[in-house]
Amino acid sequence: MKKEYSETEIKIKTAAKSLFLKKGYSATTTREIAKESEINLALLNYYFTSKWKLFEIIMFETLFEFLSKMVEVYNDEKTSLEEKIKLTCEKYIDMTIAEPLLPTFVLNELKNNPTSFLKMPSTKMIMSSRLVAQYQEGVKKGIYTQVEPIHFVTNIMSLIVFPFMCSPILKKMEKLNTKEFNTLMLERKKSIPKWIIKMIKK
Amino acid sequence: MKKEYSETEIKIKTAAKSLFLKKGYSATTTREIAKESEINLALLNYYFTSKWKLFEIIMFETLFEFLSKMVEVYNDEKTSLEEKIKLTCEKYIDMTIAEPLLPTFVLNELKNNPTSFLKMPSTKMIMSSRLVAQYQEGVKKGIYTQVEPIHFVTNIMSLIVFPFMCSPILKKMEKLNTKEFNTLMLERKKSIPKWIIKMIKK
DNA sequence: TTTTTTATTAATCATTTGTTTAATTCAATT
DNA sequence: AATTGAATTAAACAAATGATTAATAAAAAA
Repeated sequence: MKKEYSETEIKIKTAAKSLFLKKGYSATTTREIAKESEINLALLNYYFTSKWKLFEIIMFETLFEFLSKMVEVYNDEKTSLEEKIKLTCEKYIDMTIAEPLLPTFVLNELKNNPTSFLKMPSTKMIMSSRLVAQYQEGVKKGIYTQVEPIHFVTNIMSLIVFPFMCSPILKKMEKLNTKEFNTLMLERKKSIPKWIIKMIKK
Repeated sequence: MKKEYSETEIKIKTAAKSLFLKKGYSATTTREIAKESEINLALLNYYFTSKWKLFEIIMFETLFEFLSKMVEVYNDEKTSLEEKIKLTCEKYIDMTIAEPLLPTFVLNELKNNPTSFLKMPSTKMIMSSRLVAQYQEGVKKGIYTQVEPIHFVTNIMSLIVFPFMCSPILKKMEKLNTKEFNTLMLERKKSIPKWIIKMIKK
């Protein structure tokens, strides 16, 4: 039972999300949000009560959308482990190229406010996913080396996400513009699955 | 020619760094810094002109200190590539356990202000380091697979740093307290070098 | 000691910020 | 057409914030 948002509410949410991603919660003012979404300042509180409430809604929806997409791949019944890894890379690299500010934003706000997001859409779904089960099957069969599943999952995400978070540094180091940087990231769609397989294979 | 700081200046800088790391630049107020460092509010501007100038000094010193330590390992003449990887993991994991908020803080502020840190202590030193040269030698000899050095360097840092940035998520997923989380990270001191070697070996 | 410079303080200023208000416009219902 | 309720607006409020001032205390130089 998703809430239906009016046109105005959507305008506010869209502008707010864009600004929060770019500047973070604290550096974003309600007046900026009002200006960007072309609504009157008072409407923000009229519809969302407070800046913080608005932020919570946006954060929750963003995390939920992301986790849903991820778990979808992780739990696919038809695909093998190696296919899942490949699909994860492809999907998530595309997603991050489309919204490159999101990972740093999320992890930073989560750091600033670790408790307030305990209501976060269940993260347990990852460790109990088919991806993890398939990895553990492989370990039993002696195909893969024995490593804690949490490391396995973390490694995949690390190799995918972290380079995006370092984009200001990487761009400077290699004198890349955004397009060139994205090309570099797209290369990793093919490389990361190979690396991961090599890491876990005996 | 490092600037000599008075006792008061050090008190201000220490408190400011701690608060900036915890809450970020925007969410930290000058009054908080004054209170935490037990100095009068006006002294902040007396010694550092403005909040932003103080921030820039702290940011520069922090980055410089970190990069120096890293390049030190990267350029060691005595060690082999595999030893360098091992030492990097050990050193950097210890450093991050000691100051776990730093990576997210740095990358987030860098995102918010990518241009202002172009004066950043030369990042080129990494790509021209002995570590990278040794990797490329290995590629020529046919020991390692041919991958762009930038990917090689990025992968090492990704596997080391990203898990720390995800600590709020990992802690929740596995129901870990800080001590247990750190144990998990310490495990990676031994694992990551193995994984990296597997990744690059033919 | 006297003078001068430096360090520290409390008080204040001018903006900015999140939020609220009361009035007005707009749309739907009777 | 009249009435009711929701949507929108301009104006204002109270608190917070970065910065400055002018006065005082402490330290250094004369």
